[in-house]
Amino acid sequence: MKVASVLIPLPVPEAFDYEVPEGLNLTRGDQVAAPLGPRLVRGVVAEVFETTGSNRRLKAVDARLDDPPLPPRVVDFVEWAARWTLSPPGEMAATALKGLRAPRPRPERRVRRVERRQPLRATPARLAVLEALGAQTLTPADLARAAAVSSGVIKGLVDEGVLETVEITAEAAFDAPDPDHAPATLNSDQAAAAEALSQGVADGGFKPFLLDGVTGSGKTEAYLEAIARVLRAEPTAQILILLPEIALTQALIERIAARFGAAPAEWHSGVAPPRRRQVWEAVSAGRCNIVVGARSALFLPFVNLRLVIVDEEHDTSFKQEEGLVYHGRDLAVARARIEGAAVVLASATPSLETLWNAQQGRYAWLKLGARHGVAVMPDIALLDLRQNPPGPQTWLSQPLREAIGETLIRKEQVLLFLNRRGYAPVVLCRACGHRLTAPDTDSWLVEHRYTGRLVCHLTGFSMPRPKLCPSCGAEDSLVSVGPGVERVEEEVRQLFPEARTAVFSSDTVPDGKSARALIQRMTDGEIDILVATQAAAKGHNFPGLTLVGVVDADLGLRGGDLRAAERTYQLLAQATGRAGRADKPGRALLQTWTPEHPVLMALAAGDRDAFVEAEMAEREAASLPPYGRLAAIILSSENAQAVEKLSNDLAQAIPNAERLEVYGPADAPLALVRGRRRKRLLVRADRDVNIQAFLRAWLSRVKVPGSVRLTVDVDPYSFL
DNA sequence: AAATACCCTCTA
DNA sequence: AGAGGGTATTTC
Repeated sequence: MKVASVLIPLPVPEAFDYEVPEGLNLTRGDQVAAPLGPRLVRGVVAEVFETTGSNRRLKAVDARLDDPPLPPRVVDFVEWAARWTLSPPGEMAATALKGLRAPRPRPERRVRRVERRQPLRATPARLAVLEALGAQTLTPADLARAAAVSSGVIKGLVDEGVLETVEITAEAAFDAPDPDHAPATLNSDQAAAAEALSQGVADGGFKPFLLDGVTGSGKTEAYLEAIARVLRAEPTAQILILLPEIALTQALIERIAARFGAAPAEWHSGVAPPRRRQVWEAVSAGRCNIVVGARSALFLPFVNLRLVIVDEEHDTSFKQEEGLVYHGRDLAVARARIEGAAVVLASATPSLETLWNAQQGRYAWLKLGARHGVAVMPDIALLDLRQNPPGPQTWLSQPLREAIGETLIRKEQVLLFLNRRGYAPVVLCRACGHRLTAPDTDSWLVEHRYTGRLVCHLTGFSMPRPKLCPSCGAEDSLVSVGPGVERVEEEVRQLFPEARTAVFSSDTVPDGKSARALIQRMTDGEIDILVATQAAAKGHNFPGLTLVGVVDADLGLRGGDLRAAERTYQLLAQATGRAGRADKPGRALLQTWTPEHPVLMALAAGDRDAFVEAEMAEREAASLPPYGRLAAIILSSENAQAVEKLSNDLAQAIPNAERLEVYGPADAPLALVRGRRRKRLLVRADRDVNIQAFLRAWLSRVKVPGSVRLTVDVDPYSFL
């Protein structure tokens, strides 16, 4: 008997076995309809094997589906990713099928001329239609617009038989990129990097690279040139470019379209489902060469993937925290390894993990020098707030105010950076000290003045600002504590009432379109002072910007988690890198209460190596990543006792292991979210310990009741 | 995820 | 006993 093990889109730990009916020829990667209880579900064949008998009566596969099979290497990748993250393999497979949920787009109806048929009555409107149409085949709507008539005229011509309708099943066209469309002029570093990358692809096999260059050094041009060379050598090659955020895709798509004369395919959650289906099918058929996407694009069914580029590889947005927990950058490297492709991790401030891999020689290290086309990095200085404390309820110190004033006089632009949305991060009661939180949740409510509401950034809960303290009932006792971007803007408007001021945060620019509009206004010099969260710290080039003020450089350092220093360094380096990209020199001023902090000293000195060396030494001393490995287990439930019980059971069941420690269980820092009690356990292991095997052995020893959600986070980035 | 098996209370 | 409802379990 032939048996197929099938990956089913369910949170079950393994593939399900089905009998293969006589005459059905199945192979790994095929999509099938499989009976599950009383219904049929879509599944992916992981394996087909011959067996003499089974101790369980198997149901039979219902049918093979028409949809294209997953390439076997995608199945390899899905299985590997599921093992690595301890996720259900069927759910991992389901993410590879996400593009198939929408139906194929409906065939489009168009009209064209029927030869030699003339209208019975040749009105001016009808003649205009025939004139505009000529020999083309157009949609009725387009034709009506072109001829400036209403759709009734066209319908009349169709009814009379002068025009005929045809159904066009548009197989979405993905124009082939032309490597020689508009080549850029590269400096020697860029040319060398492009040569090394394309050579790596030409050599074949898995080749990881770190493309390391400061903001403005031209990383994008370098990898676009590498893509051009790869396509010149092999026109069927497929290339995947991953970006940390959807907001960055549009700019890159435009650059690629300009460089290659053809727009790449776009893949992320914002792409409409029918379009996603087109992209999925085109990628699967090899009809699409370049895909720009978010981390889920890793699961696309490429058939000839030669090069994967992870841009802004240090960005923690690559870590998916909800649902399947995985790191896009790490899986990108795994996908490339499985495909035998090259992978490029590009950043001005690479993650310590990646730098470590480069130092160890695992990744080829390509360095880009001086800023492309411009001379100097911004001059970075620390403003010691102990010397120049801002007045009460203000946040900009005197030296920063003066610098802003000078910049405005020179008709140049200012970016004030504060990575905090809203008006005030905390609202508390002066009478009783109560801090307002969302219901059944441990995180503070953030005041937003634009909307006049208090918002929980964790759960999305919001409410109007109350008159009375919800705890003690005191009237008018609530005070807003600390600054957010809105409050800094308020201060700026008071100080510089004549300056044109705007706020850039996910609240003021909720979507890509409004973000582009605001960025355009800034680029065109229509804004003098932009107050921004990290939403604006990434990847934009403002030629008139010469002063970056960091309102609270200490902000990220207080968190105290493993990557606090690294993240702060990266964020501030990106933010200060915005200044002076054109011909004018830029400078950055960082307000801090702790100017002696090594992270800030390294930033001020522009000395990335010093920062990396110091931080690496700390990580090594504590055997933390990249010198060790971490995994977190998070338990949550509305039933506090059930969480308590399971965390005790887990603590009792820890397997013996060398060079590995388990910390906890402890209350998670956010111990209560949406009424759910949360506990955490943390595992630290040496690099050579198989932490996944340990976790599997451990978790197999306990029974997880249905009321408790257990999440495994291998290589955690969030410590909440 | 979705169907169903199970288990309780309430009603007649 | 059977309906109604909420929760736990199973799905190859």
